[in-house]
Amino acid sequence: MSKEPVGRRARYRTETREEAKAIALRQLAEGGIGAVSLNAIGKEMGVTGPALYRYFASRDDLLSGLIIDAYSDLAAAVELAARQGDQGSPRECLRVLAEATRTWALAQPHRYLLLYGTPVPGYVAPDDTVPLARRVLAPFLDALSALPVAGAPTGSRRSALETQLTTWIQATNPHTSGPVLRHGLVWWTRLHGLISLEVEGHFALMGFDPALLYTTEVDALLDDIGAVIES
Amino acid sequence: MSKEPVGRRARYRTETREEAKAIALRQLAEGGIGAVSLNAIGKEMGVTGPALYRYFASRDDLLSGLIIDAYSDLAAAVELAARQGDQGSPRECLRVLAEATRTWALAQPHRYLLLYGTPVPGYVAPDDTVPLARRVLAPFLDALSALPVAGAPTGSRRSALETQLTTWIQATNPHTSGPVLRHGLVWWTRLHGLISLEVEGHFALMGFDPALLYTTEVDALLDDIGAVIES
DNA sequence: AACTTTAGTGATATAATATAACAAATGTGA
DNA sequence: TCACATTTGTTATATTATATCACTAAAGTT
Repeated sequence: MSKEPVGRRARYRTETREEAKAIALRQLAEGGIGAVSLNAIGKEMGVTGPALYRYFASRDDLLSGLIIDAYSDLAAAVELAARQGDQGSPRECLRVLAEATRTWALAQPHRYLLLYGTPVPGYVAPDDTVPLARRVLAPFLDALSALPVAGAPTGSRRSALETQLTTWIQATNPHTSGPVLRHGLVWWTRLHGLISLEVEGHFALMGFDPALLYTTEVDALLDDIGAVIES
Repeated sequence: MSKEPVGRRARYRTETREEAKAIALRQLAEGGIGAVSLNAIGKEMGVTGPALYRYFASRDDLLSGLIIDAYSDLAAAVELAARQGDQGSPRECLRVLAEATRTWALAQPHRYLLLYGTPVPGYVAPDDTVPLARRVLAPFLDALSALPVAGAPTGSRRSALETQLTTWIQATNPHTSGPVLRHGLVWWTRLHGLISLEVEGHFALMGFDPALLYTTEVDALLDDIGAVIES
């Protein structure tokens, strides 16, 4: 049929890379990041351990692949939620975004922790992850932009922070305002606090429904925006 | 002098345990949790690796020791801050508590992550840690109890959550009210969200002062309490 | 002085990352 | 088709880790 721009060899190459990453993902889900082992992956693929070093420069390289995939996957999930939530009001959209984030994290806790948990010792994230991290946050910023949050910030600290954010964002993304970015930051940190503690099991044996705490905090976040408009 | 209730041997035993933990703590600070190695500790102590298995049943046992110590240390730091902040108003005390928590975490990031970060694969926390985790939160609950936050909760979700917390807390600590516990939870999750992201380096290259974001969020937390009183 | 407990050693099993040397399969040009 | 180069795999090896075991030496006890 059509002449393939990428040779068969290159395709096999990416295929085995994907297969290895899929197994690594299962190991991650079953035993945490420490259970991800090139040797074990090789054994499962019917191949010796060192053979995989043709496909991954090191174990960290493999982890980088997992991280990039997880970022892309989470970003896709959030973007999908944004498209679905766009039907309703911006506030409703934010609710949907927050829910989608928690749902994704609970469905695959280890992957969430791979992104936002304790960094792997000695591991340095490649530069590719920066735009991906931005992609996850972007739908939140878009929804916040659709709200009248830009008006008169209250509190000197709040405005000082927004000034810092404004001067920084102008270099990379001038179409995002400081106040919106500040709200995005707050959403990120609060949701992450809730999700990470839940995913790590710190809410276990505490006799309350984490989902209820989550939605209550989302309410509070939406209230915060409301308070700003009123002032 | 006085006959020692605990024999000299037992003292030596705890001493070497402490020495090993001290080295482990340094390894933790230098290279993260993966750098903590019984063999390396033994080498540094002038002893072979297996010798340390007389003092620690396993590597996880050593980590448990580190975790318990870290909890105690953090609890002590928070309690000290509470004693100092008790001079001022409860609101000022909460500010001091929040500041002390962040300061402690930034001074020893790896220890904070040891407590609240990604759980070590295969590691299960011993039961000793539950009361210690409570001890860290207790000063916050005390300061919140001194505020008039118990009055009429607004929002159905909020009150439903407080009902859950009330019925749960009555079994273990009946002198803490549901509303206070809810506020304590919120303080915990929000501060943890900020501290963990900062400690993990997610705020790097983002052109703002994390301390400013932190204090701004503390302001918001105090405002939340105010909003409840007004209603 | 005899006995028991404790603390250390070296040897060993197992498994991990990673490199190097070498062999085989695969694809490409003349 | 055949020679060559590339890619992919192997085995062997270095290094390091956790952990167990058998054995020895030391310290404390009766």
